[in-house]
This record gives sequence, structure tokens and C-alpha cells, in this order.
Amino acid sequence: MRYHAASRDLGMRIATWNVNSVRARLERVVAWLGRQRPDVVCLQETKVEDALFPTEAFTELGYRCLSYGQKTYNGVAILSLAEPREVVRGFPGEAVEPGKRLLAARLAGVRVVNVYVPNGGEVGLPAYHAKLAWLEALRQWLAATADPAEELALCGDFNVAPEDRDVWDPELWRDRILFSQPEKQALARLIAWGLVDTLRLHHQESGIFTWWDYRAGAFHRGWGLRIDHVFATAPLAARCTEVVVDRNERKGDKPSDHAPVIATFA
DNA sequence: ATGGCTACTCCTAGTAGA
Repeated sequence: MRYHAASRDLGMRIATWNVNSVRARLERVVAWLGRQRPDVVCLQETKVEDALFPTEAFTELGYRCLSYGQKTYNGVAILSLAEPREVVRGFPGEAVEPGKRLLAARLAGVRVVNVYVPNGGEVGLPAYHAKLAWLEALRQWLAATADPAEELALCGDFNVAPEDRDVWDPELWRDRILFSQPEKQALARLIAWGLVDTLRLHHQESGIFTWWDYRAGAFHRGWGLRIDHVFATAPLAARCTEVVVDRNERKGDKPSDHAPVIATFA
């Protein structure tokens, strides 16, 4: 328990953000870090090989950088004010989907697992079945390498909206990619290992979204989905005092199509 | 919202995202 004392005493804010290219988004991410200064930031869709990751822009702000990326597609990174320990790059799920999609580290006593779950394309396609297999592989890997009794955050872009209240038009989206029953069940099985949806600890209403299509003015029409999540084990969730979606980051010049989610732990 | 953006690539067209 003393091992976790630092994070408990100081508190911790953990953010997750699918930036849709860290280099295309660099100015916005740097400005946002300057304003928000979360302790930990999990990035997805960095779309850059590790050697080309813009580390200096973040170290200037005091962040350590971990990158697990590849050219063009996928890629995850963790920015942290604390020194990362026990870094894990990738997991056996890459056997069913070879993209760079999982990066984990222990940060100030909290184990943080950053994931970019495969999109799946369309229901029924091979990519869809790979997505379901990937989620099952993630569940098995968590069960084998972690303990629900430890402080662990599983965050990222899950490409699954858990419930009707997480979708702007659930009847339109019913049984479609991101909202099909098998995807929701795969996510539910993962959560059943021992996780809490931290946003729902504090907010019950419908209409809280983290992604809006670039096309057709979807953001301004409120056509969004909640597919980015901060899940926490019970001991960490017990310290969660607030979770917010920073919708401002979906506005303005050259936004990502996802907004950041920020969870605060006392 | 049957794709009406955006970002990427040995780049000016095709692919993927969600």
C-alpha cells in the first residue's frame, strides 16, 4: 500500500485522446497540455513510427514520452509527468490484428493501459471478427497479467458505444459497427473482469459523446457517439472524483474527430 | 450519414477511419 502512497497523496488526472495523427495535431495537443496539464495522457492513432514521434515538443512541457507506433495507421503513446515504469508494448492480440494498439506502464503507482481497439470496418467483415477476437484477447491478457484489486486504468478508443444513451440515434445505429450486440457484449465481458466506467460514476444523462464524424456537420448537429473511455479497477474508481469530455477540442481549427476525456482521481 | 471530411502515402488517387 505504501507503494501507492505518492499517487494517492498527490492526486492524478488521466486523459485519453484519439488525436488522429499526433503530428497533424501537434499544435493543438501542445496548447491543450499547457492549459490542462493532466498527469497522464493516453494518445491513440498517432500514425507515426517511434523514431519520428515529436518527443521534444512534449519534453519541453515536462512530459516523458512513450511511443508504440507505426507509419500511417494506428499507433499509441503515453505522455506522463511521472517516470514510467514496467513499460509494455503490444500484447498477444497482435496475432489477430497486427497493428500497434496497446501500450502500458506504471505511472506514480497506477498501472495505465492505453488501447486503440480495431475499428472493425462493417459488421460481418473479417475486420469485424478480428475486432471481436482482439477484445477477447485483451480480456485474457488483462486476466493473466493484472489483478482487479490493484489500481489500474484501462483507457483509450474502444470503438464501441456501450449503451443506447451513448449514441445520438440508437435506432439508426442499432446492429451497426460500433454499436452491434457482439461488440457491446465483448466490451461488457472485458469490464466484467473488474472494471468501472468512470464517466458513469458521475454522469447518467444521454448525449455525452467523444466522437463526431467530420462529415455533414455532425458535431454541430449533435450526431456523436461515446466510444472513448476511462475504465478503472474498483480501488482506483473509488478515488475518481470527476470525469469530463473536453468538447472544446472538437471545435475550431483542424480538430481531431475525437474529443479528450479527462478523469480526476483524488 | 449510403459518406457529404481528414490524414496518410515512394503522393495529385486510393485507403482507412468510425
